[in-house]
Amino acid sequence: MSKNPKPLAPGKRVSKSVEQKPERLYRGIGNAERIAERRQRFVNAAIQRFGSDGFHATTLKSLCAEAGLTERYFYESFASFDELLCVSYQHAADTIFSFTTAAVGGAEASAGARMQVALDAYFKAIAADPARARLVLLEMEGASPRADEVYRAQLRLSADMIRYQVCAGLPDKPATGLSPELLTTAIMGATYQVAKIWVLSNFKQPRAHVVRNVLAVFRGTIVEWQKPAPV
Amino acid sequence: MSKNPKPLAPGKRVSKSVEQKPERLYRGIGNAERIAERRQRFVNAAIQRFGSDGFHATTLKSLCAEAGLTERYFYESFASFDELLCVSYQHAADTIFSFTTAAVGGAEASAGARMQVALDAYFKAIAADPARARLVLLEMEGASPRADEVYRAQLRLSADMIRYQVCAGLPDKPATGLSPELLTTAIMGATYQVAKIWVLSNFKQPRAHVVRNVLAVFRGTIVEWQKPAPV
DNA sequence: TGTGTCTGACATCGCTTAATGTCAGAATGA
DNA sequence: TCATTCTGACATTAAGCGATGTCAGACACA
Repeated sequence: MSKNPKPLAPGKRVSKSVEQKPERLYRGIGNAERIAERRQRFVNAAIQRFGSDGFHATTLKSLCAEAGLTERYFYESFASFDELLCVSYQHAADTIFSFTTAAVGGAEASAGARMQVALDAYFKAIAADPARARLVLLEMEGASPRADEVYRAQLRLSADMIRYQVCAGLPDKPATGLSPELLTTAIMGATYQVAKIWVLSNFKQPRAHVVRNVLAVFRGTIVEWQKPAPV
Repeated sequence: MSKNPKPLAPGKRVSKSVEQKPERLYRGIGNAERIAERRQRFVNAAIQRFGSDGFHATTLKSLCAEAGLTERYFYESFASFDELLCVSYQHAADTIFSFTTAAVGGAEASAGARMQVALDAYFKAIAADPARARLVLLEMEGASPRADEVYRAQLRLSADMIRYQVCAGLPDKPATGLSPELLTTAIMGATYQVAKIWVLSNFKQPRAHVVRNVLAVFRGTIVEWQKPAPV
C-alpha cells in the first residue's frame, strides 16, 4: 500500500511556513483559514465516503468529488491517501471518545453507574452517525500498516479509559491473580464486537437493550475480579 | 479488489470433469491426486505467507515461490487470489475450531469446566502456529469484501458454539431480559480481542494466565445472565 | 522410439489508481 | 487597468501486480 515508512506527521500542520505571508484575502477569507477549511472539508468527506462506500471502494476522485474540491488541494493538506484515512479516523474516534468521557464527566457516582452512563453515551454516539461508526469500527483494520497502527493505539486508549473508570471506584487491587489490563482489554473487545454487529445490523436492536447486555459483561467481569482468590 | 461477484465455489473441486480421464500417471501419481496435492501446497503456503508477511505484503509470485509451484498451477485450483485467501483462512480456522471442540468433546462436565477446557485448547491452538493465528485473527478483516464475509461467518459460528456449550449445562432461560445472542457475541469478542493482543505481543504472557482472565469474563457474564431480573 | 501430455520458467498483458503536472480563467490588491 | 495569486478542471505519469500466454524440455505410455 504505502512505500514510505517515514514517521507520522508530528503535529497536524502542513510543511510550508505560513508565518510571513501577507495574508492576502480571497472571498474575504485569509490564506491560512482557507487552507484549514479545505482540510476540514476533506476530513468530513472522508468520514462520509470511507464510512459509506468503505475504504477500498473510495478513490481519490470520489473523495474529492464529495469534498467539492480537486486533487491539487488534497496534497495541499495531506501527504498521501493513507494519511487522510488516519486523520479522518482519528477525528471521528476523538469525537466519539470525547462524547463518551464527557458523559461520565465529573459525575461522582459509583463505578457501576459510570459504566452505564459511559456505555449509553458510547452507543448513542455510534448510532448518531452511521458512516462515522462504520469508519471507526469496520474500515480501519487491514486498510494499511499505518491504519492498523493508529487503530490499535486507539483500542489501547479505550481500554485504558475503561480501566481508569472502573478502578477509580473500586477498593485497591484484590489479589485474585487476575490482570486488570487483560480484563479491560477483554471487555473492550466485547464492547467493540457488539458495536460492530450492531452497526452491521443497521441498529436493529434498541440501544438500551444493547447497553444492558454489554453492561452485564462489564458487571460480571468486575464481580469476578473482586472475588477472593479461589482455592 | 475482486470484480466478479460469482458465488463461492460450492465444494472444493475444480471445473473440469475429471471422471472419464484414463488417470494417466506422472511420477507414479494419478492426475486428480497431483492436482489435489498442488492445491494443498498452495493452501499451506498461503497460511505461512499471509500469516507471516501479512496479506497486503504477499504477492502471487511470493506465494508461488513458497509453494514451490508456478502461477500456471495457481489458477488450476483457484479462480483468484482472493479465493485462496478465503480457502486458506477457512482451512486454518476449521483446524483451530475442530481442535477446540474436540477438547471439550463428549466430556459431560459442568459448563464451567467445559469453558475452561475449551479456552485452554483454543489458546493452545493459537500458540501452536503463530502464522496461522495471525491469518485467522488479524489478516482477514478489510482484506476484501468476500474475506470480510467469510470472516464474519466464522465469528457467528464461534459465537454459536460458545452459546451452545454454555447453555447446554444451564437451567432454562432465565427471564433477566438479557439476550444470549448478544452476550455470547460479547464474550466471543472479548476472547478474540485478547487473542489478538496475545498474538501481537508474541505470546508474552503465559497461556494459563490469559485463559484465566478470559474465563473470568465468561464466568462473570454467565452469573449476570443467571441472576434474577433486577428491580 | 515416437507421440502426446505434463511441467516449470518466464514473458506479457491489462487495468487500476495514487500522485503530479499543466493551464486558462477568476478574484484580488494596487 | 494591470500584474499577481488563487482556483478548478483536466491530462499525464508511474508503478504495482493479478491474470494469461508461450514454449521448450521432461515424462508416460504404447
